[in-house]
Amino acid sequence: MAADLELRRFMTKVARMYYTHGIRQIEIASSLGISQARVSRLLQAAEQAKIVRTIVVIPEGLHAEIEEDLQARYGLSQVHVVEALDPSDEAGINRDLGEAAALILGAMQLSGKTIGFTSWSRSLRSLVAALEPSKKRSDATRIVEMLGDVGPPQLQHDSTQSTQRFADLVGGTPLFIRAPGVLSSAEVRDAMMNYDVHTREAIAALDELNVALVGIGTCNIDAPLEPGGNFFTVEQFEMVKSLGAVGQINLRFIDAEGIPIESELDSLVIGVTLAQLPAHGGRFAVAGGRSKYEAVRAALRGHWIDTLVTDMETAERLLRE
Amino acid sequence: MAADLELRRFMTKVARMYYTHGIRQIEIASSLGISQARVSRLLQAAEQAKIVRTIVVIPEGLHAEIEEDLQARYGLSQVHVVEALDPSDEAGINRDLGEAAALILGAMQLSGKTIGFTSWSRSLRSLVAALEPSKKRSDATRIVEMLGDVGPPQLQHDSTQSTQRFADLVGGTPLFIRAPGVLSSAEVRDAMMNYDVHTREAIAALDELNVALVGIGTCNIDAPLEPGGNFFTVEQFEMVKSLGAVGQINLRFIDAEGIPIESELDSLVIGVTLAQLPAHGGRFAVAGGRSKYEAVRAALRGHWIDTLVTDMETAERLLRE
DNA sequence: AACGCAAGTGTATCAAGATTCGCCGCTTGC
DNA sequence: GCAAGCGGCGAATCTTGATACACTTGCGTT
Repeated sequence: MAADLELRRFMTKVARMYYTHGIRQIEIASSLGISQARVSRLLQAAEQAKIVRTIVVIPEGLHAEIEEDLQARYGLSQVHVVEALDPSDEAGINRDLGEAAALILGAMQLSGKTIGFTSWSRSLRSLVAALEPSKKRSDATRIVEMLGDVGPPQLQHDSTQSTQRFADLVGGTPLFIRAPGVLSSAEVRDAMMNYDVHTREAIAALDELNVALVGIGTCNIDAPLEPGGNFFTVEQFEMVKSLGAVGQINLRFIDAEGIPIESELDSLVIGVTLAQLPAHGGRFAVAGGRSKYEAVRAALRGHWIDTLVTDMETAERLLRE
Repeated sequence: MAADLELRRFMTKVARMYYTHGIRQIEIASSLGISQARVSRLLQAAEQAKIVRTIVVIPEGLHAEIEEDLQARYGLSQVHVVEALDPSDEAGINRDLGEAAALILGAMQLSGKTIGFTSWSRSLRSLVAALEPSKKRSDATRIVEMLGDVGPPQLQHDSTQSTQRFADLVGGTPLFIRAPGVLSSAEVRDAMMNYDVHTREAIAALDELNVALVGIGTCNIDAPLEPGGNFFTVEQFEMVKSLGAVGQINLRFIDAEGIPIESELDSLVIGVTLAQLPAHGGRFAVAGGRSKYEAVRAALRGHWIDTLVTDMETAERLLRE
């Protein structure tokens, strides 16, 4: 314990000498009476311990032109385009997008706001993974889950943790929806919505969202949204597709023009409705990759999004097609 | 211009590959069809261009014990102790303190506040140098100079720039005091205070400070406070010293117990008075080094400070003596 | 008490990255 | 139109930092 603290001090000292003052490892070593190897190891440890952080800032307006074009075309208030290393590697894209989004979010004023979040989106989970802690705590800040549980129990745990971590990092209080995201009937859903105090609180907060980090999804079943008792069946997906659905925002389906598709599926979902999304400037989406293109375009056309973080390829297609 | 943008994109791309994805320089080189040397140079350039930032975070509570002791002893609300590399190198200490203070300030909620600032303090100028831009703009945030000009014209330019830069970085509007800091008589001072519109505005804002980044100084003349028409003379310094002065806060003198020393010098200064300092939690000082010890202790005893960033040696002496 | 094991350190060595040097292509001035 | 100058690039080289290996030390076990 005390040794641990001493070690942290030492790491910090060495890290400051190396990074801040630019002193060579050998010089640090000799001035502290240790070996160069130890200095190297201490620096590694310091990096591990997050004492040293190396971040790559994406300069404002790097892709100014394409971003402005997108803003103009879809009436967005903010667009960020990230260059993906490999446009076909969806997992990689999500990591990159999450990281970029984390930086942007870090610069946003969130304290005191009610923030809708859903950890059923891979890119949003990447965002949480990349987010850096901010010291600004505020109990008035609320992080509300916008969708009930979906998928196997293991994932549910991940999800809860993700929300919790997100709340910790932005310094707010999490409100969980402790109920399945999709139920077998409207009656069961209504019962579940009122079952748990915390869930009721969260659901109530959905009417007061200031910012929503929405997940945009396709109409195909893919991880982590795997088939299960608390998710739509293949048949249900086929049904909404036949009604014209090309994507969904937190499991609310929309067609290619972004117009909501009303169906009985709506009444099976415990989660935010499109009408509940915050009014303006607070609809934040992180989505990219080839598979999501149709869904993203639909979401933009329907103006369900006003701040978008996406990859270069998607951005270009959104302008071209 | 366009080439510059392209270069920045390229630097960002390479930087992301290297730092974020951890790819070796040679691999980056071959995958982009350039030489390893160029990758190295691009990375250097990216660092230069602040696209890559490596920061050493001083972990919370590294020196928890000593900080808590200081808090308790002097009724401070926040203390940060920084380990100085060389306790006798005052310039180095100031850089270190400035850097630490910049990190702390970066985590503070400043938007909408009226912030008093003075660039006649070396440590505060170091702070500005180390501060990183925050995107959070707010026109309601005001940065007010707390002291008129002091020293030769060259320094005055630096000072203005420092204030301007500080305002830019925290996203606020600067209010300058365009008048000498010290005048030859009370009459001249009163005339100067009303001479310029901007100055009047700034002076008025001093009554509404939410946060003050105060400068703590000794009673000796040293750079940048060199003798000049707009500064106290050696005789004046000797005079207040004979009245018991051991230090000054923005040129307001205090004795060893922190009690203000009233003298005719007060009426010669254009700047914030001790009474105008914000009520609680907003008196932020960055000061350390052997020479300033007496002054810091006096400031603490008088409770003119409630948030302190200082060096280890000073911290220890403050507890010991 | 002796042994075995794990954690941590230093030495020597190896790999990675920085730098030097010379080449090439472009601009600029005569 | 040509030579001089300049800037940027890559190959080779050198420096710096990472790592493998061996050794010590401290602690728990037999």
